[in-house]
Amino acid sequence: MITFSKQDFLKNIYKQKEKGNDSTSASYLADVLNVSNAAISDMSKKLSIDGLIHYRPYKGLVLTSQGEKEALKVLRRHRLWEMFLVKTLGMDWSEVHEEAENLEHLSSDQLMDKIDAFLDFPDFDPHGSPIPDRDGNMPDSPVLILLNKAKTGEEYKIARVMDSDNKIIKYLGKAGLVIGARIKIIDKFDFDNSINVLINGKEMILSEKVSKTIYLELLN
Amino acid sequence: MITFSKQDFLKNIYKQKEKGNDSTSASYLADVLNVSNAAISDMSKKLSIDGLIHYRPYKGLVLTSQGEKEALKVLRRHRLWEMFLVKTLGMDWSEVHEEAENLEHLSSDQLMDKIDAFLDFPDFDPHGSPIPDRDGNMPDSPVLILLNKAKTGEEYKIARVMDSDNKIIKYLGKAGLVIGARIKIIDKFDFDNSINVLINGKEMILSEKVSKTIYLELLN
DNA sequence: ATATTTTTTTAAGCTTACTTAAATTTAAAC
DNA sequence: GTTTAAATTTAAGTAAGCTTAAAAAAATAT
Ligand SMILES: [Mn+2]
Ligand SMILES: [Mn+2]
Ligand SMILES: [Mn+2]
Ligand SMILES: [Mn+2]
Repeated sequence: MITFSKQDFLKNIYKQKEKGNDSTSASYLADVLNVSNAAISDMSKKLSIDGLIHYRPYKGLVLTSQGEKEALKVLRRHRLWEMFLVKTLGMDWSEVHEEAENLEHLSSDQLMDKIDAFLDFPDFDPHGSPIPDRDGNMPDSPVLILLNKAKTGEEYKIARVMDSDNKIIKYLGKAGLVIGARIKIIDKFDFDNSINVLINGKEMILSEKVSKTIYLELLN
Repeated sequence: MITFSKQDFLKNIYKQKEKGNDSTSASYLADVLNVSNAAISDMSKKLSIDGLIHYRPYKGLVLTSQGEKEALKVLRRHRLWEMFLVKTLGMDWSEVHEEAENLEHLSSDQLMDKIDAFLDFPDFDPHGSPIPDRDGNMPDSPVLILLNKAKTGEEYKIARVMDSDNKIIKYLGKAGLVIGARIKIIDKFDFDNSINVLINGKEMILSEKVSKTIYLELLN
């Protein structure tokens, strides 16, 4: 088995790719993994030797196909655990990420397959992120856009919220900004990039920070 | 959080105590933890400094009350996970020990309390081992004796099987030697310490090795 | 084009959890 | 009560995953 550190390393490169960044910078990884840049350099060499990433000094980090396979396995475990914790044990969607961050590292494939079946093979986790199947295939998903970039007057459905501070996720839940909720863009303010939206018939202002964690699907 | 290695170390001292051994030898621990004796010496010093064990060189290892508290927490997690894997996910009782051996190390107290409640607060795990409650209190359990030391002619109920090779656990299951099964001692053979028993109306011979993994409760 | 800033790597060192080999202590055998 | 054997500790060393500080490369600004 690949170590926890390596799993988290590969996973975060994949998540960057999922977000549209073909390669990941060392400093970004240092930041999300909470380690020094030197540690990233170090680990990059090791993972390169393991054949899990393509590494050219001073260039961004890219997964090999084997590295991507590993990353997808970690992501599958993470997202299935989150779904299980919310659906079966009734934990709040703001609490499960941290727990899954640990559980993702050492549950067997057989266990995950059992949980997958128990949950009736969900396509998305409680935050709207796609769950790879046991072969590493992602479910089809609609095109999403950041709330940040949504158009005034249009109506959308909340499709996904990004991993972030669980205080933000908790705040979203309380504000009714949950997966599937309808949201209409009323106005956008240039001066601070905040957005005025309509949720459940209620108007509210969302800060730039908040609007950057929400992904939408256009209705109609 | 205490490291995996330390958790396993403390847990195994506790399990020895549970078995009636007031103190645990270094060589025994080296054996069950699959590390060298030198590693045990090393770790003993560290745990002593941590205040988790009483350590006098060349003497057996004994948990401090804080060490016992830690051990009970690990055991609670281990046994609740086993119960969950069997009862909820339908895994075989011979498969769950290994999985629990990992899961026991990093699931939060809140998560374990949720699982405990979901399972309706079980007192014993699938192998008949007692599950400590969230305060570290063990459930009341009847006096048990090793099948090895059971009396000819008496009838018993299988109450617990010890952690051991999962091939043995699998074998026990197939032979009907499950928790709660009635068993009658027909004959004991001195020459190889095997035992002739009656299970589900079927006679069978159990080897010494097998009979040493089974604990019984006397009926009537 | 050069200077400055930012990013990344290299170098040296630390802690944890191990290892093997040698020394020591304790227990057992005669 | 010696001698011998077994258990345990000490000593020296390794790999993983980090750290800080210094050096080098790449990007940005003037
Ligand atoms: Mn998550
Ligand atoms: Mn993680
Ligand atoms: Mn077990
Ligand atoms: Mn364990």
